This record gives sequence, C-alpha cells and structure tokens, in this order.
Amino acid sequence: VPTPSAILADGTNAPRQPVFTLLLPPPNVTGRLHMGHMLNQTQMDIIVRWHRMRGFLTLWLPGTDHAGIATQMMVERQLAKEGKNRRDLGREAFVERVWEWRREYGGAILEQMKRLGASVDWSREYFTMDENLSRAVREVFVRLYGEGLIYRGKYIVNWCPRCGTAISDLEVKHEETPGKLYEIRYPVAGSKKDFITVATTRPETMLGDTAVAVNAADERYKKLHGKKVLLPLMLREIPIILDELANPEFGTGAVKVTPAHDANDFQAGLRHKLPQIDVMDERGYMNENAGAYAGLERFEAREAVLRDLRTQGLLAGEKDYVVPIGKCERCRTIVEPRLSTQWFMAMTKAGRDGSPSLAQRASEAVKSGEIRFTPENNSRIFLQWMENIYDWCVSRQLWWGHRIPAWYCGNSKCREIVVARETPAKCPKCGGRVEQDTDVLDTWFSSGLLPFTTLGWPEKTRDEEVFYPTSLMITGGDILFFWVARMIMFGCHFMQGHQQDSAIKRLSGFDGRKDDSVPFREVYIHALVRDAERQKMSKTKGNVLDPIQVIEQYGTDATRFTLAAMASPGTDIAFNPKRTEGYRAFANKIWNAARFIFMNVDRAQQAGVWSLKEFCGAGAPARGAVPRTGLSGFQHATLEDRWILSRFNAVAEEMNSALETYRFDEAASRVYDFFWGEFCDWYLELMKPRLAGENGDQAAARAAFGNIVGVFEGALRLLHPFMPFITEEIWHAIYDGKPPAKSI
RNA sequence: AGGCGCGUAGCUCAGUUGGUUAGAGCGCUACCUUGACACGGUAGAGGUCUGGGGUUCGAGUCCCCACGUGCCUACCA
Repeated sequence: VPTPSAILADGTNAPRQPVFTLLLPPPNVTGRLHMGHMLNQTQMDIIVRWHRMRGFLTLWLPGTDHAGIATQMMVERQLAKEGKNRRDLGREAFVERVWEWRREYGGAILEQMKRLGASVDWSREYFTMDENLSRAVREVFVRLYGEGLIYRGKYIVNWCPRCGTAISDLEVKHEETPGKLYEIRYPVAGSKKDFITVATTRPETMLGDTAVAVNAADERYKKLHGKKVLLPLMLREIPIILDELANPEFGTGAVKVTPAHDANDFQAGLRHKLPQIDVMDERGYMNENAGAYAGLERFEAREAVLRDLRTQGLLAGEKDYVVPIGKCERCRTIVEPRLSTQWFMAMTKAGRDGSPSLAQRASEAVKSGEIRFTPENNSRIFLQWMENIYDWCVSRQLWWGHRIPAWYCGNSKCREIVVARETPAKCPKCGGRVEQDTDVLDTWFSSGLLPFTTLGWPEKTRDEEVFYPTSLMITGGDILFFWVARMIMFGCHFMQGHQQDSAIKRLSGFDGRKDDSVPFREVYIHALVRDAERQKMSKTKGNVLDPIQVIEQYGTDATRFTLAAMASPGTDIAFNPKRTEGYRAFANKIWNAARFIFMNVDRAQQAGVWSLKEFCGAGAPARGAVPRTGLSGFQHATLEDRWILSRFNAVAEEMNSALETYRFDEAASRVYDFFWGEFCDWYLELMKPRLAGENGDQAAARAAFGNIVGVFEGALRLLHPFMPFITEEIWHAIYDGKPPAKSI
C-alpha cells in the first residue's frame, strides 16, 4: 500500500478520496511495551486497517516522546553506576549523553510495536525533540508570551525534592494516609497566660509562619483581634489576622499562616501583605531561615519541632487524622508546596481582544459536539476538569527537554527579559549580555502540539489541509487531562481559522462539523488493562503481563483478538490468558478451514476439474474492502448458499456499524460466531457431499467450491483488521493458488 | 469532600432505545479418534440478573435507598 505521503507526492496532489488521520500517542523513548500500549495499538490498528480497506487515504503517524523527567532519571541512574552525576558532566555533555542513550535504546519500543502488526507510516516517524518540532515549540511559546497567556512569576508550586523540580498539579498523586493533626499553643504577645491554639498536620512549617488567622465572625477570638503572638521556637512576633482562611468549624478555628509553604496561606499572605519566609531548600532540607533546625531533613525537623514543643509544654494535643498526602507520580516522594519562580500558562485568562480563554475554548469545542467522546461520559469528566482548572506550571528544573526560549539581561540596571525564537546576540534594550533561562518545558507542552506540528506547522502545508484535523484520538483515560486536554487547548488556539480541504472533509464524513481548528474530531477513551483478578498491573505486585511474552505464547493474532473482544465500553479489561487460549484455537480453526480448501484444490487439480485461479487468482482483487452486498461470481445455487451469503452480508453490516461506534467487542464476536458457528459448523459441513462430487455432479462440485472460496475470502477480509497475520498469510496463498508453506 | 463507573452461570464478560423460555468463552458432564480441525464435533447441566422499594400491562434494562467494589479529581489547616 503506498503511503499517504507517496500518494500526495504523486503529482495529482489532490486526493479525491476520504481521508483518515490518526496520531499515535507517542510512547516514552524510555518505555517498554505494556498491555495498555498493546490494547491501545490494537484498537488503533483495527480502525486504521478497516479504513484503509474501505478506500480511505489513511495516515497513522508514529513517534516517540522525549519524556523529560523519565529519560533524565534513566540516564542519571546509568551515570550513577559509573559513580558520576549530571553535574559532573555539565549541562551540555549531559544532554549529549541523553541523545546518545536515545540513539542507542530509544527505538526499542517501536521495534516491539512492529511485532504487534501496527501498520503505522514509518516514513513519517517523529521524535518530540526533532528540529522542526522544537522550532514549533519555540514559536508557540513566543506567541503565547506575546499574548500574555504565558507569564513568569513567583508562586507556590508542587515541588519534588527528589527530582529537584517543579511539577504540575497533574503529576501529584494524592493518597489518603493516616497521620496526625497537632494542636500547638502560640503565646499571645505581652500576656503571660493567654494562648491561641492552632491546628496543623505539618508542624515543621511553623518555622516559617508569619501570622495566625482567625475568622472575623468567630466570637471566641474577638478579644484577640489586633494582637500579636510570639511564634514558639523562633521567638518572632507575628500578627493575628482576620481572614476567611480560618474556618471556625475546623480544629480550633485558628490557623497558622505560612505563605511560603502552603498555597492557601500564600493567597492569605498576599491579601494581608505578609512576609514569605522560605524555610527549606530544594532538596527538602531546612535552610538558614529555620534557625536551630537548619540542616535537618524536613521530616527530621518535624520530629525535632514536636520534641521541643513538648518540652516547652506548647503541644496541646495530637489526634489521629487521615491526611491526603501528595506524592510525586514518578518517584513517590512526598511533594512539598514551594515558593518558586516559574513559567505558567494561563488557562482561564481571556485573550487581549476579549477572545475566550484556552480552557473556555476547549470546553466549547466539546460542548458543541465538534469533538465527540466515546464513551460519551468522558466529555462530562473533561468539562468538569476544565471548569476547575488552575494555571499550568510549564517550567521544569531539568536539563533534558525543550529549553525555555527566554533570555535575561545580566545588567542589573536593565534586567530585561527577552522571549524569542532565536538566541539574541545581546540585550535589545541596553546591549548587555543575555543568558538563557536554565529551565526546560514540561514534556506535555510539546506533545500537546503534535496534531499540527507533525503536519508542518507553522508552515502552511498541503499536509495540514488534507490531514488536519485528525479524525480520531484513541488513548487511555489516564492521560485525558495531561495530553488530550492540552491538545484541544493548543489546537483550538493555534489552528483557529484553519479550513480542511472541503472535498476531503465531505468525503470523509465530517461535513457537518464546522470547527476545523480542533485537533481531532473524535476521541475514543479505552479501558485499563488489569490482570485476571482485576488487580491493577504493577511492578511491585509482580503481576505485570509482558505483551511480548503473551504473543510468543499464543500468537499476536490471538492476543489482539482477545483485547478487541474484551474491550467493552465502560469497564476495565481483566486480561485472562485463558481467553487468549480460546482465540488461539480460533486462529487454528481458520487455519484448518484453509487447509480444507487447499485439500480440495489438490483433489480437483489431480482430477483436472478446476484450479483455484479460476475463482480468485485472476488479477488483483477489487479495491475497497468489507463487501457489503455479496461476492462476485457467487452462485446462488441452493438454500444453504443463499443462507450463508445472507449471513455474510448481515455480519459485514453489523461489523461496520459496530466499528463506527468503536464497539470492538461486538465486531469481534460477530465475526467469531459467523466464522466458527455458521461458516465452519454448518456451511462447510453441508457442502461436503456436493464438494465430493456427489452423484458424479462435477458442475455442482465446481460451484460449491467457488462459493466456499468466495465466502472464505470475504471472511478473511472481515477478520483482517483483527488478525492481520494469519489472514494475510492465507489470503496471499489463495491468490497465489498454492497452500501456505508454513504450518501452524 | 465531590465526580464517574461496576455488581448477570464456578470463573471472565455480553445483553444497544424496557417486550416472548437471560447469552458467549473458559470450566464441568455424557457421547463421538466422522478424510479440515481433539486448539475438534454433538448433546447437556448450571443463573431468585447484590439486597429493598417504586414506575409500568411488562424491569437485568428506568427512578429512589442500602450494601459491596473500583477509579478519577480535590489547597479545608
């Protein structure tokens, strides 16, 4: 099959056929194929082959993601084995080392994909750090900065002390963990007896307290309004403030305010112009602002603080309390809210011209049906998230990734920030030396752009007219927000005004859709693959099934068929190899049906009655695939012939409509039941006497054979998207007119 | 704390807008080495559709409650 690129390049440059575009969710370069990938790719491949067979110009674009943190960690581990760390190498050498790593090992997962039969267009393989994609990333950054939608600022971010970088809200996984709620007495300044008791789960942060808040309406604290307290251990006077932050219903109704270590306190701090005292360093150790506790690791500091409070009689109580603890999704380290200067992307800010915010545009695209989700309820999940979204922290304190295209003037009187596509030679304002920001962008920043950057953006290309918007996105619910949401926001923003070639759009079945800026028209969210006991597969549990092992045991076709057959909407897939065993038997059944046919060919040829070529070997098969209305040359001889033909056509219809709605399970079981329960069990059995030339009727035998081959060949077409290997093998054998050489 | 889902045969799951005796695969039982296939064939056993209430001529399917279970989102110290 010629690739779409070849077809576009063949001179006509204007395909008059429907187009189907699918972007492969790029696996991490560091990744190894897991069952989730296999499910995802099987479903994509089924849809892609099905479209190709129906005459769509089909582009399935593969690639890999540079996966900032994951890849950097992997190479750092490698370095650690040599007794080195990245700082020993320096930035440039380290990044070169990562490139080396990727050149050597980065293609592993794509090689594994090939074994699944994924029929992607390898000629268009991309990597998210390719030069053209990197250029597009800078373009996007510069434009958004110019529009005021990317900004730099000092805010509380989620900080992973182990990875040493800020991470986004989505990279924090919350776990309800049994902990303690401590009540601490803060002495009121100028009084010997009065205390105000605050409640906290993180006592060590009190070292950075700059106020205590009570609710203005709280009668208990009326007499303390306007007073100060003496912060224990640090012996610093801090004010009692009135703020909504304090909920009279919770704890003691008084809350300590630590603007540098808590997002709520940070906001309260801004409202009351409180100082921000950062008491920790980037590794989670107490810094010089923590007085006597400086140098202690944060949880050691907690113990030390509690011990000292106890000795001073200031620990009023401790209760068991379930605390939702945020952990770094990558290394499970407890995340620290940290005050830090980072780059953010504004999610809810309207454009300068009053145009809707990124989040609002994305919501509208889904609400209006320009992007449709399957299963449908995912659109509600999506919209709910969009409505509660916060600005996205896009900078990471890493070395591997797209470096932020911002330069700072070193002249202390100037301090100009230059955001530019190319490295500026000098500060455009004062002519001083400029230095580039040391941070890189969140990995999802570049992957969010892929639907258009892989098609040539920012250049205007024919590719873009033909293939954008992509037709479908198939992915897991786990990256709905990480990736799908970001693609929608970026796509709607940067492709605004884009028009897909109208003839192609009509032919492809998207004529009714008005908005061609969306990155894809349909989203299919697939289920999670679990083990046979419905447990989530995880390395620690040791229940991870390696797809390569499974396919080596049962065959790729059987494994693919299992995943398709079990992909019913709304439920996770409990992958049970027993089921795969059953589908291996099915593959065997197909093989044996083929053997039966070739056995009859042999017999007929020996008798000189006919050859297989007469039935289907003459010339190339008709293009366009799943036959809807019968097979050419089929002879409606008898009741059973007419019956199998009507069943065949009904099944083909049913499969088509099942696949229209991504009901892989239904399509799979339809063809399974038809092939085994009807074609093999009944039709072949009924035909045996006629095939054998019953009553010496060779004409009837000949017609019988032709009909069998016809239905069988059609069934192979129905099966092909699901089981590409066995069907291709047999199909070629039929057209070559000789049995396949291999045995099962 | 909010949101989303699931609970149907021993096991894993179908059951699309409510409509005759609720289906499949695996497992189980009996028989069959029939010239494609024992990874096969034929026949069969097995379910008060988690529980309770409601709507309806009619509910596995719709509504409410309870229980069990899974996931996602979340700055109440």
